[in-house]
Amino acid sequence: MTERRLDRSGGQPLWKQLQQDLVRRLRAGEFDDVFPGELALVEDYQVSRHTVRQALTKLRADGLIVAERGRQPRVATSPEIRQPMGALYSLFSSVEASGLTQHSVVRALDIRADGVIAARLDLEASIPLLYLERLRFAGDEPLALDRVWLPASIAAPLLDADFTHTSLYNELAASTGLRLDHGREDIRAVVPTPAERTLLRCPPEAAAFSINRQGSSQNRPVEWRHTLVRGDRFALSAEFSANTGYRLTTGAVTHAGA
Amino acid sequence: MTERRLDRSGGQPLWKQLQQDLVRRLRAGEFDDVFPGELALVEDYQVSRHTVRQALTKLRADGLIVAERGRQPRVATSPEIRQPMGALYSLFSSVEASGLTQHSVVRALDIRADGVIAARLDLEASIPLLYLERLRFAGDEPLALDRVWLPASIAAPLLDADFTHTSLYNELAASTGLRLDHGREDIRAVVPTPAERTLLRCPPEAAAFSINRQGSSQNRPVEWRHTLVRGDRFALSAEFSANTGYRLTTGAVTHAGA
DNA sequence: CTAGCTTAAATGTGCGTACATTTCTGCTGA
DNA sequence: TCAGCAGAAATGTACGCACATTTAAGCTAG
Repeated sequence: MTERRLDRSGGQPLWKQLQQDLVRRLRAGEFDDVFPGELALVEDYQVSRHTVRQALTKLRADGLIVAERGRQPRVATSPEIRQPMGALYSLFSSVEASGLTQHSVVRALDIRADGVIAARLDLEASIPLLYLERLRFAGDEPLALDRVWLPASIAAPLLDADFTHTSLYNELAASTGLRLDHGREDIRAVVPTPAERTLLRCPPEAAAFSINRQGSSQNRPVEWRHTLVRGDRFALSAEFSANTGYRLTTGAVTHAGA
Repeated sequence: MTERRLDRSGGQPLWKQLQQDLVRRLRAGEFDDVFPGELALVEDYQVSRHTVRQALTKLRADGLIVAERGRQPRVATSPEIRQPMGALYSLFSSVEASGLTQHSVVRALDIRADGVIAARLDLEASIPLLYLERLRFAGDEPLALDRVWLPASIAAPLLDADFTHTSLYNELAASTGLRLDHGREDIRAVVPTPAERTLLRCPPEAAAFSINRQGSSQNRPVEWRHTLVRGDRFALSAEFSANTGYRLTTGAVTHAGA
């Protein structure tokens, strides 16, 4: 290993310089295969192990690396797992957690233009969009009516996908490599129209969640979604504390029967 | 200070035992005036300063204490500012942000017993509870019906409070020093009953949010709340990203008129 | 060639020291 | 009486060492 130098004039603490340099090298992909051990860093940077550990402690607190006793630290791989977050994800993951099987009936999958939606995606009105409309089931009962618009220039490969069992995000990541990293949701309480009520087989006096979502990937809007979720069977659950902030736990499933 | 002993048999690391003991004493209110310095802890627990700092580092990471150079550590006071979080807070703060004035009509404020609610607060069925029922207005229009139960042993001083303009949390903090630091919410979409509809002056075909909340302070449940919010004028807004997670931004107010 | 053991290596814990930097306290002098 | 300064005290940074505990590698024996 080449000998790396830190500024010892006292401008910034050594461990902080070391931490920042490690973050830089990590983001540059330098440690994709192996992360150097503490003693190796001691040699490279010519600082004490105490200082190295101080820097690594910070990196672990930020979730960038994981370390175990006797084993070399490794670059953390977790953060990409929890990407499709939000209220919708919370609701649908709760179905899985409750043991009910999920499947979808694709009611439409085509390419069309829609000026209103395109405007919400910051696109020209005439730009073609891939439109996917699904009726989502939890067990044998309808759960939600889900409608998604994506720019056709990105999502065209999805025209041939089978959406009866896989999720849109999985398909999107698989065929285009795209992953949502940002989004906004608007959650409203509404009374479904008679047509929607029939489609969802709602009981007469049931309300519903109307969720609008705009999803982005790397600062580019790529998804506009509207989902209507039956309110008689599903609820949003959230937990908050001074430390962890506000987190959706998992959408509660009220007893499916009756 | 009395000499405190830690288990040195190796069951748990010393710094972890120290950290846990400090958390315990902190929650017991032992450090409300001053938090002991590092050297004092070294004396008390008979461990090295390194070990003390390891424990304090964890406490700082959890936001329980704050420390500055040359100054004794102090119990953190910041997290309580943003405490009344959650969907309810989001909704009501949005009203303020929109410029509408808020006020409440107190429909009930008394002490009663309720076995069902008491059970949800982990209390005996016969324990008296302070009950507060308010109709909350945004501008001249009703916004929500809010019902709160608190253990009378804690909240009795609130019997004389004026809730037409101040918030419950402010009153609670002012007269008892109690602040919520943890909570759970369940958010449902419902159709209000005719009585509720009349009370809230809902239009005929409007849905509502039904929010149940259980609030805790220092691991003790102190609040059960049920709030019914008009769904025709208010929505929940949330934003999420890979870095910051899921955060309620501010409940959107759809144009009040019409 | 493989199972099992031994050894080496890496991180975790804990102690000690020294000095820097900042804050607070108390004293001194005008 | 008050301003300013010097010293004490506290935390921050940085170095060193020793040993415990766990993992991984290597070696030996069957």
